[in-house]
Amino acid sequence: MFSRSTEYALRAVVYLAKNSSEEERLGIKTIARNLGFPESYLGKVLQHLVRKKIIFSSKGPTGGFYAIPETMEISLLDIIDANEGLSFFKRCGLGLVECDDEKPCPIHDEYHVFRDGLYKSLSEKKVKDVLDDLESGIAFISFNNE
Amino acid sequence: MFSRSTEYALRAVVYLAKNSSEEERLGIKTIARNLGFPESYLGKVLQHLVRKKIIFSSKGPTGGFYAIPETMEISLLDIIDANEGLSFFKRCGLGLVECDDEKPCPIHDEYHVFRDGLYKSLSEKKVKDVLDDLESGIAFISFNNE
DNA sequence: AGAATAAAAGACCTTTTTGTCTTAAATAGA
DNA sequence: TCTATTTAAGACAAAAAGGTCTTTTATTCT
Repeated sequence: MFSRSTEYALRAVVYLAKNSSEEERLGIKTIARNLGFPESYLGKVLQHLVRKKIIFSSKGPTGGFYAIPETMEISLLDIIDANEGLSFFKRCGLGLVECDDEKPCPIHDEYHVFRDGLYKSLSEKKVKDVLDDLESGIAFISFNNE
Repeated sequence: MFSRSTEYALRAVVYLAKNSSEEERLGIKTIARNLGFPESYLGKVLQHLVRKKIIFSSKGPTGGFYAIPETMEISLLDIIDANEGLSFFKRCGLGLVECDDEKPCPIHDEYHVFRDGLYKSLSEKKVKDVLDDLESGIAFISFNNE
């Protein structure tokens, strides 16, 4: 549904929110190894997130990527938006250009329920909520180091 | 959400169900022109649907593609399945490999509700239902010749 | 049988996405 | 200041999806 880049971004942000801070930065090697993602490609994805100010980075020894307290307030939808935009949530389910409430396609209503419901869930679910869920054992994301 | 091939297939099947029969076959040129799809590529998509027995074809003069009465009973999900399989309806919303009811990802429940709802809608919506909706003006799909 | 016509099949090209590699820029610490 | 280290940037390569073109095969009609 979402691009691979977006999946990498979602998991990396959660990982950084959980395991990093401005004082404890994580190098790309560590992150890539623990998440099982290709190192260079993940680097690009993280650079992009830095430009969007969703995470931060610093160069040189002791440098690395890190999350800040504000990162906790970012929603999963924000992360998706930063990577591939929100066109998924605007497009017709059948790919029709001419499809709106006036001239709905044959699956318009059903699709809207799916798409808008997902949109709402993703916009309400913040990074901190995800961490809470992981912490309390309600949800799971497997990292290689656990 | 679905691949372009699948979108072409969905619209082409509906078009054929509406405008063709074993006696009134439509050539690929006509279909591609009226739907605004690239001719050769649509040809491949239709060939694939023929192999899956969702539509039919015959060669030579007077030949072409056509739907039969049974085509009306095909669901939109069947058409999607014939083109790209149903992995969309099985995959985790975040792309996690380890995600099931035992070890749900952070958006597992919300995602399931919407995805399964869409699955149900698509599996219940048959080609004939789509034609009924178009006929009665409840839904719209614009073809170039209308 | 021969010619015309239409789908079938497959080689081939283009674009997008994903992934790799090399070089440059920044920074900490000796 | 020099070196080591780490991200930034961008060229480049590989794979997948989308799209085109040519040849083959089947069929109709004369």
